[in-house]
Amino acid sequence: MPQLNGGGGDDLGANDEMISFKDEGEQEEKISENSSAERDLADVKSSLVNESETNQNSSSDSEAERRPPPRSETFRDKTRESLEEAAKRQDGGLFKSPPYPGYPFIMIPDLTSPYLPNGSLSPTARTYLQMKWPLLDVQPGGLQSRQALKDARSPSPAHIVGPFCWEFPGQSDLSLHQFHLSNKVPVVQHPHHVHPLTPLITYSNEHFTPGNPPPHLQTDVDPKTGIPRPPHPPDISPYYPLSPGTVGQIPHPLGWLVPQQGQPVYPITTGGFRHPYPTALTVNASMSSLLSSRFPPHMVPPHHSLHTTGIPHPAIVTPNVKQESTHSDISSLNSSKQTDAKKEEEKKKQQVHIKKPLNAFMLYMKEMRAKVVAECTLKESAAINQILGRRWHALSREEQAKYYELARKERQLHMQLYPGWSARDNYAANQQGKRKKRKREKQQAESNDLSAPKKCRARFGLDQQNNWCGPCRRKKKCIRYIQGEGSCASPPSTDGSLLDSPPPSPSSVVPSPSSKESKPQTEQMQPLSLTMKPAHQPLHHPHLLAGPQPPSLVQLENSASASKTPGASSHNGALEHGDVSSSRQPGSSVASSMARPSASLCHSHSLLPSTAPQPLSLVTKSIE
DNA sequence: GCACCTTTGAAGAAC
DNA sequence: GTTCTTCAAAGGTGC
Repeated sequence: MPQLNGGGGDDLGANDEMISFKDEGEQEEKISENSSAERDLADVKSSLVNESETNQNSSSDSEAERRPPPRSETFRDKTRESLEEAAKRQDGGLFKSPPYPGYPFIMIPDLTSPYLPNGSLSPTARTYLQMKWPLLDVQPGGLQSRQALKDARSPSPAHIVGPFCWEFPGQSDLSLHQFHLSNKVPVVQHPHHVHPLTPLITYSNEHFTPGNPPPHLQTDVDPKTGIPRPPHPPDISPYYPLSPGTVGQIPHPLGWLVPQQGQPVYPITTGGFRHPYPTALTVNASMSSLLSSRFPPHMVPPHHSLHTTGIPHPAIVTPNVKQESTHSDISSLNSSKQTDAKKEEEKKKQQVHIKKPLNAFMLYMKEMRAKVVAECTLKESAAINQILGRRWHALSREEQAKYYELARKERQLHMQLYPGWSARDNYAANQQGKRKKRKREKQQAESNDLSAPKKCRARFGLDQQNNWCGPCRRKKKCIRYIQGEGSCASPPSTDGSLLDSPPPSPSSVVPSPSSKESKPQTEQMQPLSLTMKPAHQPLHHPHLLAGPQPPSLVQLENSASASKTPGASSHNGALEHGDVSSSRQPGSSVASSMARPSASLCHSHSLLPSTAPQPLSLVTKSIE
């Protein structure tokens, strides 16, 4: 169970990321060469997360006073520069860097997106605009900040129904804009009203004066809704910039204001808000009843803990249960109908589905999908995701750190919004369905069918040792199998060297006996097809070794079309500037490999963002 | 209409 | 403690 204030315990993103990067070594030699760089990368990235965690913890209200200072200044300084650079890069130097490195922004939903009543949802509805939190720049822990927090938390009836104001740095006038949520859930948010996580935010007296909204606040009011809305900053990345310094302390709950496409918007539960910010909570009886009607009892927090923002959260997917009771009342004369209605209501209540918070990559995908779609004219998500996966690995540390930070905040906020929620809930919910069962059954079936030829030697034979995994090829035998660990997980590397690095993810690890063989089996076979097919292809293509080449639409589309064929998913690693690095690419692009000797993603490793893109060659003759 | 594909990461379950 | 599985988004595809 994640801990919100785990004292830096939230290294969630860091560890995984370290693994991911660590495993991207293309070969042992390269791993060795880049080991220092990778370690540095891993350290830095880990430190990014840790630092943000530290900052976030240290800034959380009264705990900030009790907590010891951040672990290490050097630790903090380590990432400060890079983050500041990233921030400057993102905001174009529009904002001054606060004393603490950090992006003076928080993320807000893209209000131009059409969450507003007169708009239609955008494909990237859950996007964010850069905003400068109006209460930035007060020195954390200082008297000023504490006072500001105190002020912010003090209930102010005059503001309770007021608009939410913020600033959009992407605009030339840096206008503050009111924001009002009007979609289904009444939003009660006033400028001073502290968000549950607002105490984690540093303040800026420079940009925000309580009670004195800027004169331009009222500009750009939606004529239909009367809701002031900001012009859309066209060049702003919908998410950023954010830094561990600020981001680590600023949740982006407002990102959930924008409903997902096709997803209903629901009020939030607020159990997580009850303790630290009691005064920020305003009891809304109707909302409470709504929550009670829509959420399982354990999801509905005590009445006193309702979050006044009423921020809908797209993570909640639930049918409209509220009106069911009305129908059941109407049909109360008929006992059978009543029971049916009750059953139906209960059934729907059981269907309440609070989705998992998005991880860093998901956030990245959400942001970048549209771009990729536009650039590549692709629509198929599978192909797009492959591209995004490679781009994700191609991201710099700073860029990835931002997403990790976002993801961390996402998890934190999710945790606060739904303190009783657990990923297990979704497991259980879906176990009632058939999807995962089928998938599992399918995998098990595959494992059963292919259980015998798990040894590389048995699978490929001695005459195709180039298709053996690295360790087996080196030892001329399936050493891992002999060790009783199942089949080999490492695909052959590019130049014959061995990819013996630890698997980056559980899905690519050496499977253990029993049912767990199923998934590795499926994911092993596919990469193997990568290695096999190119074996009949020219193994070294100049253009593959010539460094990055911008992907052409044709190529990308080829990859997309290839991915449509089962077992021939696109791996246009060479297209993505050679930044193919996913070591868990399960699919192979036979078609694309034929038409365009694409690099095998299974062989992509050690492609640090800083390194020159190295398109991965397929199994080469040099092995033999 | 539903499951699948495809990606990475997080979290829980299962050893 | 390690490994494996599931789910999160997305939209086309196939059954």
